[in-house]
Amino acid sequence: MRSRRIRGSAAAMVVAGVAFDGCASAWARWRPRVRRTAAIVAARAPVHTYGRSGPEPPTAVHCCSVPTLADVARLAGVGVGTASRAISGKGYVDPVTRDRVLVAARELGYRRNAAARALRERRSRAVGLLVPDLSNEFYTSAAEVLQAELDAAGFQLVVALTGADPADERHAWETMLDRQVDGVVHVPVDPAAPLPDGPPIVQLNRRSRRVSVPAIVSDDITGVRELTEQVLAAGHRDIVAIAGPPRLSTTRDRVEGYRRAVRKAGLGEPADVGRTGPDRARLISADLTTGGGRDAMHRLAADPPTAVVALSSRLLLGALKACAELGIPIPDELSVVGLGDPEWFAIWRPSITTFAPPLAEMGREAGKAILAAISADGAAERPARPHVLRLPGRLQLRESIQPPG
Amino acid sequence: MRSRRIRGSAAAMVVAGVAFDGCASAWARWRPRVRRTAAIVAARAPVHTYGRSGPEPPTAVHCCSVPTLADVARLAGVGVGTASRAISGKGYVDPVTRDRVLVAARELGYRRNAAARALRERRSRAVGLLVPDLSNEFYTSAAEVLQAELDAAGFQLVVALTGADPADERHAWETMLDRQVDGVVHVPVDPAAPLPDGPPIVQLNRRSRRVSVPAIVSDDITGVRELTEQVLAAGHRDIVAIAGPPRLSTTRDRVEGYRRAVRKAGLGEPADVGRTGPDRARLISADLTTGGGRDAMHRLAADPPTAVVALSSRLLLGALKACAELGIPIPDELSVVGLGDPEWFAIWRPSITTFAPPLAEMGREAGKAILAAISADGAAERPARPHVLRLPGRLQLRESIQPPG
DNA sequence: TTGAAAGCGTTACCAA
DNA sequence: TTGGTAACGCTTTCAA
Repeated sequence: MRSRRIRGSAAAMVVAGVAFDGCASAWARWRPRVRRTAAIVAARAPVHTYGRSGPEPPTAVHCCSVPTLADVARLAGVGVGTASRAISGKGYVDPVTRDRVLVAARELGYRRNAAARALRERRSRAVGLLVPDLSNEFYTSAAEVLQAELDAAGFQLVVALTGADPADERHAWETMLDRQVDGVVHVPVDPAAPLPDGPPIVQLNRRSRRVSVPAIVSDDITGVRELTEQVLAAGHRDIVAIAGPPRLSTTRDRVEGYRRAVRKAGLGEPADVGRTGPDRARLISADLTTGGGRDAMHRLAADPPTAVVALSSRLLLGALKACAELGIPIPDELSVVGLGDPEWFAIWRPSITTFAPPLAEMGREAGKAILAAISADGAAERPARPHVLRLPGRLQLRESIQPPG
Repeated sequence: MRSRRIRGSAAAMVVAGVAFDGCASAWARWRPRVRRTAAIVAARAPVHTYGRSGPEPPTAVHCCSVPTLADVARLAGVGVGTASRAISGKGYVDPVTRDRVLVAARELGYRRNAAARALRERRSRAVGLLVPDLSNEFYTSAAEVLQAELDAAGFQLVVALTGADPADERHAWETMLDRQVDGVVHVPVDPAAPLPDGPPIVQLNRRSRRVSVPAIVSDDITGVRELTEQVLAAGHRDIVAIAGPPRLSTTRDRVEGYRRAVRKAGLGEPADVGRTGPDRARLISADLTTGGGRDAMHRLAADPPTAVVALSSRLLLGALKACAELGIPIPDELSVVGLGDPEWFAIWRPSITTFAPPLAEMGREAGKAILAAISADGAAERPARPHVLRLPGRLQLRESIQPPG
């Protein structure tokens, strides 16, 4: 029903800008969308002698609108089935025929319609990424690699932001499910929220509680332990960790690493800020924001430690801000270490000793994992014991640690 | 042809984990994809007396796989057309009937299939975002708002990375065109590259040359002019701007702002670094990277100015690094101002005076623009004179400027 | 090796 | 107001 015309003209030509009158048909009127640039192509047919009997294939196909497989098939003088096989590369097709189809496709500027393919194949070749925001280097560094990984496999990345609010997160899930993505890479905001049934899910960086989906996380336990050990090795016996909200798995891992280090060093269990005494490892919880870190540091000012372990880059930024406000020189009066490694950490004076999670590898592994889950499909069910992949990060030893006093 | 069964059971139940044998049919076999979680729902029909004659609607619909509109229609006891109208909300449908459909849809957990809709409506309700990378706060800040804007309009954001390489950029375009996105928000990498015919395009931050697509950019001309005026007002008469590659429109705008300020101040035309003399405004071009800024600063060390205008946050970072290496105290010996406003600018000592482009508004306007272009469709052609929307940014006056000497 | 045809789930037309 | 039906463009049988 779509309007196509055979023209005798041999040269390929492209006329841009206006809809071509001859193309008006019942279906052109159906949704009267005038293409911004009507691709009007008259193409010479390849100079073959065709093995098939029947009418000669057209020497030109004139086609408004976006060319379809049928257009290609007509130009190549084959059936749509053959054209499909030639282009997708699966199924038998004579090499000569295939070439003819491929030439025709190129000539018309044919592109397979993703929606039709998705409908027919029951897979969208799209993967959703659910992240709280894009202003966090944690997510974007990983997302960048994830996108590359997916792209290489022919999948596309659809991004939805979950914000800080569980309602936003639910909404983001809705849009993903509506879009029928084949899989979702998920950075949970609310670790207590249930995960929807539907496409395979891989969690990134953080993980939900009581849910059996694979997760790709940084080995913060080891990382923060080693980071804290650096602080302790410099001789500090009065230290504080500023951590995020305990409901996040990342916070728990980081605190656990801190705990292991201070226990081994004989500072006992990390305890709340109130604690006093010569040897002590304290712990303070804050919002994962600059303001949170700043407030925490200000609270500490009354009874300052000799070293601070800020368990996120934003917390560190806030702590540094507070130190500037309070006139506390770093590292002379206070040693400071961080987590994450934004570019400015290395340039800061003093440069910041930190544990850098392997964000790129996390993105890459998340990509591999979700692709594996997608191709496994129903075959590999959500395992009873979810696989948590802990990737080792890197300690960046710089100048922000000095011995106390 | 799809397998659905009527069951007498009244209670809604969901059986998870295994494919339900009774669901095996020709089409279940067709693509033997065992759903990870088969949603098996037996739902009580709403307790209405139906106004229609004919057979009573089923009291339950048993359906494997994802429920379709036909399932909903069957459960509600209406035709698919009616169900479609009820759910989409367009077209006539009796309120009572509509409620029945809606209840049935909820009961089954129905979701409209995006692929089918896209195929039928010839629009994917997806917008592509083509950016060089995601590690740049410029793009991500804008992308975040853009996503929100699109989401509110029922569109989804598909991200592709163009990298730094024109080949990557072409590939990214391919994936977008394949996916048949309804529009593209584009940050050009290669301003000389032609834009593909196809969906409407809005450029963000930078614009291509000789191409008539609308662009949303920061008013860097004004911003950098005012920024430079601040430097000049402090008494500096020997200043240098470190700019990016001249092929980028952003570089040209920023340099233009610099030029206007220095001309008005009687420093003449900005000239290359070689220039000597007491009153001079020099200009140096660098890669838009930390390394580029660092190298530029090192080159300046032989004949240092009293103030540096770094025309990107990365260039500034590099310049700061070089100053640390060279032992140049800021702002005492060298005033430094920047462009962009990553979080650490305000915390740095001295805090960085800078021109902050309106990234959020740019994202929002890009969203509005692409949505407008999409709904206008063919109606509003690419205008002969492309509309460039220059949004004013904000000058952040901080501590990094001191009078010279 | 090929072509014809069914069908993916939806929307929109049209006749009732 | 409603239901039936014909596409949308593609993949995959199935018979030739």
